[in-house]
Amino acid sequence: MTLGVRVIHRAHPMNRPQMNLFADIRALVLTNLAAMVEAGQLPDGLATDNVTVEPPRDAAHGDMATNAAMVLAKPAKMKPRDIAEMLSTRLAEDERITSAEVAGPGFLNLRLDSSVWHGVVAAALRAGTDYGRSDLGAGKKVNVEYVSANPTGPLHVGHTRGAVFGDALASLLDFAGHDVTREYYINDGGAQVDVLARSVYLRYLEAHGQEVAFEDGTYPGDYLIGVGEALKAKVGDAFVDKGEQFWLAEVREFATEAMMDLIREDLAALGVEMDVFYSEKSLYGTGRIEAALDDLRGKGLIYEGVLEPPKGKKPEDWEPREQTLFKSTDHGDDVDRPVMKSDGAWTYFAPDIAYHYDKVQRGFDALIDVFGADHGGYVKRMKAAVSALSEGAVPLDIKLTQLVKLFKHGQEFKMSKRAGTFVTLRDVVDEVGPDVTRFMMLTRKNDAMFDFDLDAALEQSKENPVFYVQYAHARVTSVMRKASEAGFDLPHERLADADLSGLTDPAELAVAAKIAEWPRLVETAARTNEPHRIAFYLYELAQVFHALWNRGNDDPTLRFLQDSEEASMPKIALASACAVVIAAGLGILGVKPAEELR
RNA sequence: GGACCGUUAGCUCAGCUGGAUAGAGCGCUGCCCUCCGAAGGCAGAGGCCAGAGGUUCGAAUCCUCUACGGUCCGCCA
Repeated sequence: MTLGVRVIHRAHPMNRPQMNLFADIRALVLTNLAAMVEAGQLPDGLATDNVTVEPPRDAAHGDMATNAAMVLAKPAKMKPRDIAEMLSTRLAEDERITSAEVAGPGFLNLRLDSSVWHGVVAAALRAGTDYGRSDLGAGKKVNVEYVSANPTGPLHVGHTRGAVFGDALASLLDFAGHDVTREYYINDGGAQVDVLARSVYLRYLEAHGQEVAFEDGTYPGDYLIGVGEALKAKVGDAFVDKGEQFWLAEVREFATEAMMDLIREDLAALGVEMDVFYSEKSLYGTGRIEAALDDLRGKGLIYEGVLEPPKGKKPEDWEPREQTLFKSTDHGDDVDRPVMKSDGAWTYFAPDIAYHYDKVQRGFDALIDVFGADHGGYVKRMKAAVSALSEGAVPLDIKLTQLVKLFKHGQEFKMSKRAGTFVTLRDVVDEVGPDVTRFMMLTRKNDAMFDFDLDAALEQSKENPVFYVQYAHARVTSVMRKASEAGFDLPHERLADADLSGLTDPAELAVAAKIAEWPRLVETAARTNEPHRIAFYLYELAQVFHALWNRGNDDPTLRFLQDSEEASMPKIALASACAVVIAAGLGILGVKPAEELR
């Protein structure tokens, strides 16, 4: 920003920036409740946490509704409608509120002066794509771990959903004021990377002209052919016909690196960028697993014991064995979990504990793990571990992403890891592009199964939510282009300061009201860790926008572009504010807003 | 045997952590372009929120049980 005297606009009193209208009105309600206590109309010491101010489901109920009277009735030992009446006369005195009616069991329905909506539009334009940013997470460091696929091959569709979900969640939390770290845990310490190494070794022999057979327990996928050749280029024939002890460690290293390069490329194709790649291997032989377990041991949570066999399962090869166990039942788990096998090696759970111990020690205030649904069985033990390690101070939320089924031409794409054929992230992105992939993946709750129809995702119609939202944005761009061609000069700053009193039609105010919901929606989405809410909101915003647009067909005064610059200004301000919110929302989802559609 | 997730219109899905007459898209019926992109919009029909109990002023939402579908259950990651 340049130095100098800034012109301070003496804004219209109603045009002051309102970053969250619902929060403002809720504050107003609380103030008046306090005044009622002061005046002896309400008893002192009532909890107001549950008082909400929200958009009513039915537009006929006004612009906002508060449940204050109903929430307070019981503790105040008063009738809800009596409280509502008193509150209503007070609220009606505020200049922003044109009416406050008691309705139903004790709701208070508020109607707002249209200048309030004008203020919302101005605020959105002033803040630009920062409109709706929240300080909800101010001062909170959050770690979001997602994807974390084994480095044994390219990412497949299931990973794609986790990648999109985790990435959008991270952006959402960032938008809500958190200090976010995006993290990927590389499972490079277990037996599966040995399998990878052996598989690459076979491809390596193949590159040397040998006939090889891929037995069970090896990865037969084509994607390792190049790695085998690369290995040959690097070491020549040094490993040919040698025992594992000569090559396993080196090939494992080489192959893991190659797979991580592959995965990083896959993520880049989707537009996902991690802050941290954390290696499981780095936990071994460095005392870090031991340190984490010592911490638990110090809390009396590690013991030697024998687990009961799981009931209902055939205990054919079950033998009672003494193992080192973590007393996870003390922290909400159903059974205690082994951290060391009977042969003295760590279970997979041990490095997981150490990894989360490390996250806790890095000072995060909250942890989020995004797992595939097939890892649902580990939720309780991981939560137990973090609870124990942090002594309950660091919450761990684990979001499971359900299965994705891909359809094309009405047929399901099947995947089979055994045969080495599976639908990869790359297949999907190549087919429909990263933007469509990302948006579509967020049109379902994370814990609901998702049938992804690739044909529908490319369709240019209302059926396709990506298109529908992009279309709204493109229409605004089109208006701006036309305005510019007409010689109008309407930058956001000018629009924000414009007299918006010309916006009076219900269709126009509906768009403004939707825009007013944005900051509130961001907060609920962030609080619940549910980025899909953003996608659904954008669809709704596009909906009211398209409705207004079409009203312009019948009623020329509702068109965005009017004859004069002055007359166009409030209309275009509204359209621009709408575009700003769409751009901000798409930004969170990692989707580029479209300037035009073809 | 147990744990976790799901079950809402004919189909695909939302439902803002307990609020009013439960919403959207597709499909179905009827309308709207001499007009900023109709790639859109408006209106209508369509529901025992899987079922049964419970909690309270109030339940699709919270608790218990049941049914169906999915994922998983010590020495595999």
